[in-house]
Amino acid sequence: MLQHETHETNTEITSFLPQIKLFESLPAEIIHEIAQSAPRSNTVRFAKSSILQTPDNEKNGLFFVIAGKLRFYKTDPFGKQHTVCMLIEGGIFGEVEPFSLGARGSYVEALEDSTVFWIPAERFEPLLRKYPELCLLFLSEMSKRLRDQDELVEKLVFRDLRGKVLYFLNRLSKKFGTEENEYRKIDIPLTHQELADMIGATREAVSLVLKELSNEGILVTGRKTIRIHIEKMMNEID
Amino acid sequence: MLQHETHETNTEITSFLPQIKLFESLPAEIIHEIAQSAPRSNTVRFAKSSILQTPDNEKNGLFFVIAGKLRFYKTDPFGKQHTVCMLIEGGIFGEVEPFSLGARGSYVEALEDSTVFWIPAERFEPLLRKYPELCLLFLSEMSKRLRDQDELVEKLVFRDLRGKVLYFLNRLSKKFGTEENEYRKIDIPLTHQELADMIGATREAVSLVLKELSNEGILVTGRKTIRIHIEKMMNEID
DNA sequence: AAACCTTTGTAATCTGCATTACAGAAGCCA
DNA sequence: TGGCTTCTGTAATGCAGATTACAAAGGTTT
Repeated sequence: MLQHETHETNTEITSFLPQIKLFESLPAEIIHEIAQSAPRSNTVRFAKSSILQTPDNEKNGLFFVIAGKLRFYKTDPFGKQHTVCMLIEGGIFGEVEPFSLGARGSYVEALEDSTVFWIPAERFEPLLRKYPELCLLFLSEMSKRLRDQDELVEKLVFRDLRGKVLYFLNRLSKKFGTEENEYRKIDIPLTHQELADMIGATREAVSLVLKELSNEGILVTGRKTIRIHIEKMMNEID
Repeated sequence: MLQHETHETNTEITSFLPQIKLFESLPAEIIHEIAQSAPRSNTVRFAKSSILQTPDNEKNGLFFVIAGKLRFYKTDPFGKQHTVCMLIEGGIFGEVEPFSLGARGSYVEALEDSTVFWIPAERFEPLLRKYPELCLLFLSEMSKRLRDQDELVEKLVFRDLRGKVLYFLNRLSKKFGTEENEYRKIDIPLTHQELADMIGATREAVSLVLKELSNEGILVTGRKTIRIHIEKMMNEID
């Protein structure tokens, strides 16, 4: 549960930032300036299972996931969890005044040992004003996320449990999947409970659906792992 | 079902744009330039019950609701409707390449005679690059919508039908409500079916919940209208 | 005013998923 | 190696909300 502040040089950061998907197309000049805008000691390590953030302990700033896997979740009045999203290396989250990239009001947990780099909001905001490209970049990112959420809402409203499970597995496999022959493996330790917490269902019901789907050859399930038959999944979705 | 293209002068538009909530804080100079960027004949009227847009007939551009009420909805493979959102005067929707303000992939229906003004995407995009303020404005708007959707997802996942109805009524009353004594009236013709289509439930089940809530004095229901007891609603929400 | 349509009320039946309750399997720690 | 914990499988029971089916009330049209 420990967290260490490490004092790395910002040149390391400069070499890392281009790996952030969102920044791929950004000129080196701007990336450099972003790296400079952070204090030196803003690379933080979190041990597996530690909590990076709680709803009433949020820093304003932009967070870059350098390594590891993070899970964002909320709880209802009686402690039931809802997993909102997950991020791996290259992901971004946080709050910078004009906008908010998810995270707001949720717990953030490290699913494995993780490293996060962050820039305080006050330092980042001026850059947004200075570089319109940066602003447009975030605009398109927000837009993508909004569309994702819209789609999610639609599925939650229309689909039965089987449909929701299929939708989530497909979504996860796109974000975190690696191909293996005709299968696509989800590269996140995914328990049935975990899946249920995303969907808003019970573990038992999800287990049942998973068994049904694997009987049909759409999935191959193992302890904490799910492999999706690409072909067959295609026929099930939409 | 008719729609008329009317040739109004753009000076009218200039006087209207400041009424768009999002543009309140925008300097007159920029507003003027936005108005100029539209062709003259881009004010369009739609009769009640007409369809402005379908999923496979979408114009790229920014749309301003000058008058009337619009409903956005999607359909599932078997025609069941899901009302995604509603807009009244002062609202914005549309697609401009770096970003998308909702609407994508849905039908848009005029709930009453409505007037819409629009700017083609190609004309608007340059303005985004020219004025960073404009860009930041949309960034914050997107952010607000994203937060809204996040909250919606949470309610859809956690709450039972009663909870969802309460959440939607409260939400609607905030957006479209006017106060009357200790009540707040929802200024949209809202049938039980309409509500059910937003929530993803059946009309019958929603009717039942509404009756229950009005027995408890939380609501006063009438044909197509709902009044919310402000005090009592507060105790029910969160 | 008659005929029609839209909205609402209500009730019986059915069903998908929650709830509850264990047991076995796999990984982890002493 | 044995005991603990986490993950998965399965089955009985209960219930919220879907489905189906009418009827009545209010609006609209002719």
